Amino acid sequence: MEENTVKRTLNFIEQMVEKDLAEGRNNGRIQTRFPPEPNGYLHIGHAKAICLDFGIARNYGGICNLRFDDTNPAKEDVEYVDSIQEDIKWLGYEWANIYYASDYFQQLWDLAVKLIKDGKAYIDEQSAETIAKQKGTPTLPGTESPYRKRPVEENLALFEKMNSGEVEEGAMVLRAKIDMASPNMHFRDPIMYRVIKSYPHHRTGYAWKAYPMYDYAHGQSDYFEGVTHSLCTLEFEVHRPLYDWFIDQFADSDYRPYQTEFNRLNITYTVMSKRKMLQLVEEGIVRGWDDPRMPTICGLRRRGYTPAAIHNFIDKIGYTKYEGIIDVSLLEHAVREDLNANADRASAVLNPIKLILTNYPEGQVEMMEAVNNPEKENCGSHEIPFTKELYIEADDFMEEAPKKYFRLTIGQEVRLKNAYIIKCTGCKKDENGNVTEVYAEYDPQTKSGMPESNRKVKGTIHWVSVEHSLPAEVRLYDRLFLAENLNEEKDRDFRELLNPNSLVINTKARVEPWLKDATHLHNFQFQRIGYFNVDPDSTPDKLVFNRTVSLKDSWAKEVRN
RNA sequence: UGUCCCAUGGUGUAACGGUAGCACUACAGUUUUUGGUACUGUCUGUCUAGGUUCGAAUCCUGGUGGGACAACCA
Repeated sequence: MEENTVKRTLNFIEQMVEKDLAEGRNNGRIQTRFPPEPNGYLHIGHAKAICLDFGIARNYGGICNLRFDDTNPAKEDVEYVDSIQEDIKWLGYEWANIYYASDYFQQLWDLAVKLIKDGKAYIDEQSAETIAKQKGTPTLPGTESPYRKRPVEENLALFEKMNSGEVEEGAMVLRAKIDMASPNMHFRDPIMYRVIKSYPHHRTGYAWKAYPMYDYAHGQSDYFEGVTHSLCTLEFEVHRPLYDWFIDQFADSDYRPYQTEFNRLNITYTVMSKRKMLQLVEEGIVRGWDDPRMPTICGLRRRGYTPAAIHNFIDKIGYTKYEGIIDVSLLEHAVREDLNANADRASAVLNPIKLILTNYPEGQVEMMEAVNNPEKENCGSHEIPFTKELYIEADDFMEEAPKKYFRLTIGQEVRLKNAYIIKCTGCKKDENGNVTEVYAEYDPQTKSGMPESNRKVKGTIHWVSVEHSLPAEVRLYDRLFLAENLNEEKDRDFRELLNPNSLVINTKARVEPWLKDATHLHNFQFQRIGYFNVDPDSTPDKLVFNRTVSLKDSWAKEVRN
């Protein structure tokens, strides 16, 4: 055997970390953080950031903390705090510590006071519109606020009032005094604090009325915690100079955090915007954040995706400095790769038609052995009852078959998976010409394992016993979105692009009795149909299966032939 | 008439001055108790024009193209 040393090339962030380690930056310490705002559920895009933040810490002997960036009570909720923790754990990561930006409100306040005393921040009483107007545009410099030269003592007094409740929302803000003519818009006296009184903070209630803004709070939070590598997505690139500016104002040691940006995940046919996902949930277009059509972690989980599959996917896509759009087929491939290796095989007939073996003894039941997973060693097997009357897929029989049809047709032989070779003798039709029953004769010498069973037949089909099989509901999920790239559809209502067939519920399905005992974390491959898991709402009396992903191309090819 | 970031097959990435490689997709073929899986093969790429160099995807310059920035969001 050859040595199994698949050396993955390091991404640019890993290279940077190794360089920092070699040069002893920040005393060779590695510390990252995953900093979600608790204003929605985590989705597959967050998984990319999570794998990076936690992965870097894990691989380089550092630590990664979970920090909730909860500086805007108007949008945040404990529901999200809980789900975020659950999803990170499900992905297989543990944070060293759990922090909240709201834990730093006092420290941030004190530093803001220091900045005011240094003459580097002032209270502006203009309206939001006026301030926006004075900011200028990316190509035109801004103009200075008339309040910019307000005396320090007055600034301090007003800052206190901002937090005491005496000041109405929108009446005043604290701004850093930097440069209204800077080519970087973020340097044009950025807002550090605003007043929010009408929403309680999910942790501090109404204790604070003045809340810090992201640009001020984020870098300082990193600094307070000792973060060495502050990894975020590309859209924060232009914020980095400001991040550094704030650090420069307060850093009092050799240590400092550094921000590095990487590309956000985009997937074809998939919406990754929290705002749009919230809309889908609130308007009842989906059944909730964990609807299996959602790209949320919990939606993917409910659909039967495994953590291994998601890691598999993240490993394939890479981290770069430019935006791209990943083909959803890469995600589906990553899932199939894991499921093919680990999911048990089971028999289910989605669209049943009766097959009667005319020469099989009435009332006889044979237990046929089915290997749980032919791709996996020592995974065991189970038995499926075989009888005279079976259900097969309606699609698996054709009275007049085209040349490349490999399944059941009159006069031809086919194998019943795990059982006998049969020869089709005829069928019965109703007054409309629809086939209602198919007849065949079985060859007793061809049971799986018998010497005669090696005979070549053109196809193999799956089946379940009429008497023993169980009714089940099968939910076939498809892509929710049709647009190739929703970013290009900004001005259009994205709901127009929803795929109306994204969920097809099939209640005719019949499954083998073994599946009654299936736990809902279990994944199955239904023969030639796809990978399924048991829906959490499933009960022993009502079996419900969700399709994780279909088998590669099988139906499409069939249609072509 | 700005600042910052970026540009490798259809898609996603690697090559760190020395043979443009990998994966996905698509299309063929082999194996197969499902047309799945596995394996093999084929197609397709360094945005452009200069420069430096024995040698450039890589370094430099100019174009072109894309993205981010004008929330009291993060």
